[in-house]
Amino acid sequence: MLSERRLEVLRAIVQDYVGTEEPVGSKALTERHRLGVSPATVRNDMAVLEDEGYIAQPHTSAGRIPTDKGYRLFVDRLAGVKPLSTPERRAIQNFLDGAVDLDDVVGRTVRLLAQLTRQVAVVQYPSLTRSTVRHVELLSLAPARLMLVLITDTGRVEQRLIDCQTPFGETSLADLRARLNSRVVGRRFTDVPPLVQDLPESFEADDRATVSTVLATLLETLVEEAEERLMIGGTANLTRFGHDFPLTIRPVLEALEEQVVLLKLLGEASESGMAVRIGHENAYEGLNSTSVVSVGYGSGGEAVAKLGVVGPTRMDYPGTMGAVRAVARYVGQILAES
Amino acid sequence: MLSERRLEVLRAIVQDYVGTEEPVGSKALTERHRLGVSPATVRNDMAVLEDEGYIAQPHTSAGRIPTDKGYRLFVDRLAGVKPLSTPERRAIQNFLDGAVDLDDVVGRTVRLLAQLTRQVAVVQYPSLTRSTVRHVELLSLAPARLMLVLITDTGRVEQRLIDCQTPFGETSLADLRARLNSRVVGRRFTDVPPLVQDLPESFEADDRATVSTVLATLLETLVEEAEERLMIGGTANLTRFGHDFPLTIRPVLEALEEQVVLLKLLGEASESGMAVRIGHENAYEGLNSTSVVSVGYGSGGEAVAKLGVVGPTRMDYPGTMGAVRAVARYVGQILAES
DNA sequence: GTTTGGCACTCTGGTCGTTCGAGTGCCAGA
DNA sequence: TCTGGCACTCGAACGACCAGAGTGCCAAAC
Repeated sequence: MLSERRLEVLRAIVQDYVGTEEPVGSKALTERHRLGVSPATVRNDMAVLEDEGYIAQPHTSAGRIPTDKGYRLFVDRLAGVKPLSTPERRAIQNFLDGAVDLDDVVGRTVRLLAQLTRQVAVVQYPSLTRSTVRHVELLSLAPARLMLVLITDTGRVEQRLIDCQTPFGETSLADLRARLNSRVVGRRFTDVPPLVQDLPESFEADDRATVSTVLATLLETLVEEAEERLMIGGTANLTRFGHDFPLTIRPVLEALEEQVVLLKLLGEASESGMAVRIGHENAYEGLNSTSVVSVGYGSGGEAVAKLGVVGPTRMDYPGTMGAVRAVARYVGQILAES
Repeated sequence: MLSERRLEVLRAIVQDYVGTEEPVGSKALTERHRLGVSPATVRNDMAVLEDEGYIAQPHTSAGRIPTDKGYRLFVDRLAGVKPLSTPERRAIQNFLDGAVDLDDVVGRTVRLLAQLTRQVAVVQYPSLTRSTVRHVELLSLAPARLMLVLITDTGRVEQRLIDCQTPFGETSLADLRARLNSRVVGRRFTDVPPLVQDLPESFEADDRATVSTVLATLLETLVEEAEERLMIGGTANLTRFGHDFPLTIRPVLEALEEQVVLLKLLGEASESGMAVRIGHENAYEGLNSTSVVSVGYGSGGEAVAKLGVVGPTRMDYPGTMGAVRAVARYVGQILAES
């Protein structure tokens, strides 16, 4: 177990390193923080911290920098979440309030988050599987061609084309549309399948095949579109990464283009709490020198999607976590209102 | 007027510089290209080319590099468009053929273009103003709340919520829907306004206000959504930019996040022909050391949107232009089929 | 036992010169 | 008009050197 003072030393190291981006030595530490002990003592503490793997030195006779393990301890035990200032909060609210539709909400959120944290922001669109149905629409585009439109409570719209074997009359169409809506409107997507299972039976034999096709398409949409969309922004902040650019930045840019990777990253955020993945804790290799702070957001009490930021492990964790949490809350509010 | 040989020298310089990324000297030139003259002669030619502003030397006693003006001449008079190889063409076709919907088409196109050119790819979604209407749908979500859904021939879907002052009956709704569709389906978006202008008059007094609101929303959507969407990809290729990273790359990343800037860039592409903007020819300052190659693409003979790539001025113009043109063609085909 | 001051040691980073080589410009001759 | 030759320039690479920051360890003090 590390003594109180050693933890204090670790905290000081993290803070200084995050601020200066340079290895921090014992003397500088005692000067910038009121630790109440001499550099020599700090040196001893640092030696212990290094033995335990919390800090490391890039080379002999350089200061120390925190390791992933050190950041982890810092985040878990030494740092709180720094709440935003009132002006910041007001700015968030004002900015998000101007949004006109879902795309706009997500777009603004991404920009906001990027600006606030000065890092790369990632925002997932509200997921279909967790939302509820606001409306299902069926259109007849051609005699044997239908379009299915799905509208969610979060404002998302998905459409599918359906080719049916036999023409489908306008009356049947209206009928199906009405029945479909009466059964599924207001329901969560995951609850839909059993609710529509028996629908084909109530139609005439001629139409049954088409109805089945429509239902199949609907269910398919629910599943397939669980493949989520997301938006990223603030990539220009990657240039503040460090000195050793190309090598660090390239894999990150690559990762950011891989939706799958990003979704996995965000996916590790727990439903309500905030998740922080530091350096090697990220499964994806290219993100070994980055940390991901993510959290779920939702319109009600429940998370419908996630958002977060990706930045260097050397980041201001309390501030970042504060911003991420605050933004998530406000977005949730906005979604609930609309 | 520059002699034939001097043009040849310029071409050689451009080619070598693009290949090696290093200033090219007279000796190296004569060795790598069969110019049939001695280095001394080439030196004289280079002096002239420099006087005319086509090439420059970073510092005395270094080789020459092409200036923007030099690239311009190269593109205009010295280089053709390099057609893709047959395997490449086949790969494009195969890759694009797998697309399932519009998002997928655009997404695949962006990835393809980025991979082919090894640069940053930008693809604009088929523009609303140039597409035609496939269907207009009106849904009643609540007594005084409607949703307008617009479906284009390119598969794009736009939706708007409408709050109306007075409830709107189902029959009126069906009526409006029918009339609206009979008038605008198959029409180009730009042609729509005059076609629906007189619609309110044919409705009962009670409904007229709502009908007007709906039409206003429709027209508004047409205009507002002319604000186009686009997708970018291949940003990781920015790391291949040059040696002087952070400074060059940062403004580019910033520009890429500004949809407006990007749209303007693409916008300079003429309808059918390819546009190449070199270095300072780009209005946006941050892109002063990049070139943009763009071209329109469309489903019929007509361009519905644009796509292109952004890369260092030091790029392989013939190859890039070839790839951009080829991809645009295939995307056009795909859109026409679906 | 912990803390402290002192001291020797070890690195890295920056600053100079120096050298090396590529490339140029110019000139006189073919 | 082209060519070969030559002197000149300048950046990149190399090595030496120094200064500064930081460490580890030890013996003394608290």
